[in-house]
Amino acid sequence: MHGYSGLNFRDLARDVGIKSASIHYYFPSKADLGAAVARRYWEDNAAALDAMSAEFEDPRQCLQAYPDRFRQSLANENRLCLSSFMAAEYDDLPDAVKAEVQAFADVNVAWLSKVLVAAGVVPAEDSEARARAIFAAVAGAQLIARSRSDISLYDAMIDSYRAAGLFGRLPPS
Amino acid sequence: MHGYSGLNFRDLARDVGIKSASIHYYFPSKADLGAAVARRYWEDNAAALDAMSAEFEDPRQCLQAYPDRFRQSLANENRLCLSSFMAAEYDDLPDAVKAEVQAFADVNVAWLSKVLVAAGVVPAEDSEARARAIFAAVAGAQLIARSRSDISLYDAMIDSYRAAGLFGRLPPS
DNA sequence: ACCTGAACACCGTTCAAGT
DNA sequence: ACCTGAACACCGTTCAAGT
Repeated sequence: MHGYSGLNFRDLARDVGIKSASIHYYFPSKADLGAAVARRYWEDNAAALDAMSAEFEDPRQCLQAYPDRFRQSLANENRLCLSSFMAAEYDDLPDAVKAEVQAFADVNVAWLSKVLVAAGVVPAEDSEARARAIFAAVAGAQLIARSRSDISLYDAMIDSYRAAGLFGRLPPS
Repeated sequence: MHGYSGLNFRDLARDVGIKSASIHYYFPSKADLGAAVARRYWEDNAAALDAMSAEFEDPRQCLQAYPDRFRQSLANENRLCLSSFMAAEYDDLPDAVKAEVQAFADVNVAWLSKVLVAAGVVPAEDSEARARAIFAAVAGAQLIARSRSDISLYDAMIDSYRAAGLFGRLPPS
């Protein structure tokens, strides 16, 4: 049950103890169901990012911790992963689902952008571009590691990003 | 027709002027069909990378040109994009298809690894990790830009990667 | 307001039957 | 060797009918 086409009215109905036709009362179409799942996902993620901002006073700690969220949904495999929604046959996704997937990206980019400026990694005018680049890189790493079922690959890629300076360069020693 | 579940026996049969049941003579299951498509894709890609190695004597030119391939399949939207296969419900993909998707990643990582060493970007022992990180980052950028149908986002993310030093740092001026 | 069974068009797959 | 029609179980969706 990891992607949009993995969503299944009849299985879901069985889990919930109801007939599949009844689900259409709450979610008229599969698009509505998928959008609701995606929305719930990015809302949870937005809350987690806010919590991180509140927990760490140093924005560099936020940057350090950011990849952990993606790592977690990699660790518990049964968890749906929005990057999945994002990728395959994105064109075929209903517009309502696309909108929620983009909201997920927007939340991440906005949060990263703010943190990058606060940490002095990039000037404000470059922060959104860098934020989007980081989001794409981390999502890509999650994807690749997922396809190998090897979380150590994820860690190695994140390390490479850091070493290359994607999250900001170390102060000269 | 961008992803695995977009593949369709009946449509394909109509395009080819045959009945859908007949396709099972050549591809017994959808897994065989999907694997054949994915294999063809990464073989073409491998040939293109070889051509790039042959065309440019300077490995830094190879690094400069590498993102162009992903940009191209972003430009002509009708083209199938293996990153799509890779992502959504990857777990649900038949093993035969998974194997071809991984071969695509392997080809890219091996090529990048060689080029990175030749260009002196990283020491040999770090080259595979960096290569995989670059591949993931570029694939992720393609994915995000694709979801926005905005190729300028792709260019901006690649620029950010370069500015951050992911492809190697500029010699001190 | 909430649920159901039955039907519909779609899908991948199988198979006996054709040439 | 290659193709076909017909059937199967699955899917999302609709709808008249139940409480």
